[in-house]
Amino acid sequence: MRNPEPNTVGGEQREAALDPDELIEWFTAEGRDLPWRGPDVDGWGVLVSETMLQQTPVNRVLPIWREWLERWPRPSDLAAAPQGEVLRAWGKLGYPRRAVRLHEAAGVIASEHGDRVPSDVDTLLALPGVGTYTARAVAAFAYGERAPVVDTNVRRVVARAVHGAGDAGNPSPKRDLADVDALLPADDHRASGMSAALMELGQTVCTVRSPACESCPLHHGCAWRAAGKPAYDGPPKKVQRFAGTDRQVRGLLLDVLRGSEGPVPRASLDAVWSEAAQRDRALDSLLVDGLVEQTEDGRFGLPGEQ
DNA sequence: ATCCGGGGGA
DNA sequence: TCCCCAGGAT
Repeated sequence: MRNPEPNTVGGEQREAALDPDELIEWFTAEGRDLPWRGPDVDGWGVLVSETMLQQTPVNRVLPIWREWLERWPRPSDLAAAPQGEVLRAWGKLGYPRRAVRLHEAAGVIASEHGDRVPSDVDTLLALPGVGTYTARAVAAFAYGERAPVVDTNVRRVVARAVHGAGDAGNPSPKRDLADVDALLPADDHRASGMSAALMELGQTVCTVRSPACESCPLHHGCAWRAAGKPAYDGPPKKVQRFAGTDRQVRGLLLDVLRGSEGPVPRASLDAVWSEAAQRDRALDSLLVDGLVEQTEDGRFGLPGEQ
């Protein structure tokens, strides 16, 4: 039941309404067989995967996710682990505050939710480290609920296929949610399937640099393609520098502590960055964030390690 | 609006 | 080099 001319009405451009079944069918056939999509993965496995995947490519998450789920199969298992062990197991995934927050969330889930990850979006949002995206991703992917899941990929797919734009502009959570909500079918099962399909499409086909339109299940249902694939014309995207920033220094300091058996003297940290002022600032911020602790004799280590 | 890791592809 | 990557908290 498709509109024969989905993108035009009376010769004028119109917004495309994506066909859920077309997307779901494509996802069923072509979606990657990622481990956190397995039938025996529960809400905990999904929450761990979604947290690790924040700003982090799939290939780097895969081995760490497997290790975590084997080692800490339930929230209470992670909650019982020392912070330092959690940070070591996080390795170099980046943004280690995610690990601290996930550790905290595991404690809340264990003590207040019967060791079961909640399925309700508002309850999920109350957990540390769980925001607009992750709450809905867990509800949709772990529990099959209808929830608009909007990540950078979905924003791009919708901007192109629905609005005919080259890419999405700056994020606007309320508008983005309403935008995607309007695309989802009414029933939970198909809505969650469409959410998964939209993300997969953006990751594997409708990519930033080289979209594979010839492999796209939407073919004639894409407003961007119909409009001749116009270039992105929105506001310039922010580019965050990394080299020379406090983030780099924090990473170097933490890497020393991950690689040591226990706390290290100040000199071991001083060796990784020559500029003292920035080094001190980075170390202070790590202490504030609870990623590093100082022992009574003045050495530094991961939290919970004497 | 900024900060928060780290790696890999073009 | 530049830019991107399943974002969240402040």
